[in-house]
Amino acid sequence: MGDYDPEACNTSLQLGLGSGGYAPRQEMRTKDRPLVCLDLSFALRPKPEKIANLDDHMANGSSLKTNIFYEDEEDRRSTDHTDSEITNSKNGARKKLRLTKEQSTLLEDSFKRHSTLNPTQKHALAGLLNLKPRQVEVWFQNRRARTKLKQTEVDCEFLKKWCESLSDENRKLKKELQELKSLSVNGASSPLLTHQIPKTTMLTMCSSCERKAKANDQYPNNEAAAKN
DNA sequence: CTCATTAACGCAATTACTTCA
DNA sequence: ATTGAAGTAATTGCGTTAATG
Repeated sequence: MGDYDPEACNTSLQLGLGSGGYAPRQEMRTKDRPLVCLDLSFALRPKPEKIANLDDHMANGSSLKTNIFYEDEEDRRSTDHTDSEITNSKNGARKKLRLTKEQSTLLEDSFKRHSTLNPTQKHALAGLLNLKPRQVEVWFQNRRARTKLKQTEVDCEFLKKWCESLSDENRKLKKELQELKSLSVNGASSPLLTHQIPKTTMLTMCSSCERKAKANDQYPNNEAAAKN
């Protein structure tokens, strides 16, 4: 911290042409990997029509690389803010960046297409937004967490309703059972019995079970043998 | 081949800052 | 002007995976 960070002052998005396809993660570890670089300077606050093409560029990740070929733990853990941050640092208190509407929109747009970023996409997006790659990474992490939380809430609501309907069904079935029991006590041969049993409580069987049941009706003594 | 080490990453939990009612 | 709640950027710690020696 406190050291000069060239990335923090980076005002252009530099795209490099690397050999071979994109290999996530592991390729980034080869810190001294030589790559042919092609610098493409973007405006700090690109106009929307330029932003719209970001994904086309990022989609071609196979031949597209930023000029930052590695991202070590120091880069990941530190947050040297760019000019987009609030600069009211007092006694080392943590500062909190507020993303502009444009930044948020682009991040959201990118998230809709892919909820995780490969390093190429991350750096490209960071360059475009004038943010640090780490900040983009953090944003995506938090965004995934928010999505997950929302989904959990939706799932929870669904399960709640399901549970309620099952409880309701269970209550009905218990009530029916109670009625059937009371009827059988009063005389099982009562015609009411068959009439009062709702269709839903009638047993339905698959064809194989039905055959077995019929066989048992015909040859009750075979039941034990059938089990073996 | 196996093992230890390392780097990079994702996630959960948490902190801390900002905004707004 | 103050305050508490909500939203969210940032941090921390841990687990996983793959490369490397």
